[in-house]
Amino acid sequence: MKSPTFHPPIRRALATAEGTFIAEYTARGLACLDFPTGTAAPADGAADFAVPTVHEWHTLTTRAVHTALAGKTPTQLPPLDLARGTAFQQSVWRELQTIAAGQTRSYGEVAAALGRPKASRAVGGACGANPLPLLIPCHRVLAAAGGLGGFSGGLQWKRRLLQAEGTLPPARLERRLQACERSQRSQRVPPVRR
DNA sequence: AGGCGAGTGAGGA
DNA sequence: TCCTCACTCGCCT
Repeated sequence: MKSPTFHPPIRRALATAEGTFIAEYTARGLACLDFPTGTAAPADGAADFAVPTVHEWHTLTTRAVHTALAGKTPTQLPPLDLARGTAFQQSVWRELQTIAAGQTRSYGEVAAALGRPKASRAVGGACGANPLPLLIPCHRVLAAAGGLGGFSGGLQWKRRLLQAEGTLPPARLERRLQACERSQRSQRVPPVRR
């Protein structure tokens, strides 16, 4: 079902204290939410006003993002366009939305909840494909071994979001994360492993 | 206790 | 069909 046959997605900037997010809307609803990148945000701002619905959706999205950044669960969301995901990914994303703020689960637990106890890695893949971080709380999924796992928007975002929710990142996790970040930084060019 | 490797499920080229 | 991946678990050192 990849035949939009509609206008190209409408991109709009979403300013927060943490930076400017980019929200992308299709005829179905909010389809994508990008973290602030630091680089110039290529959001178009004028043409979209031709679609009043998008304006309403964007208002809801803006409110939801601010709520999420404050560590709370948004009470109201715009319609979400997740049609671009596969069936498995969508089931993962739906499962993620059931995780309350302040709670965390492991990739394995999410996989088990879907009836695929061994699909933890696949869950990670689905999280990585999550087009709506923050609203679909993939940051609440941690590795079972006591790690943070990964985060498409950058691990610093994952940590920040978890802290905002009061989800204690145990000292051990914190140390692990820092070591991880350090090694990632020093290993710009990863050696041939495996 | 920590490191390493194999197994595993799904998506993309 | 093969390769990659935001994982896990168990064995080895």
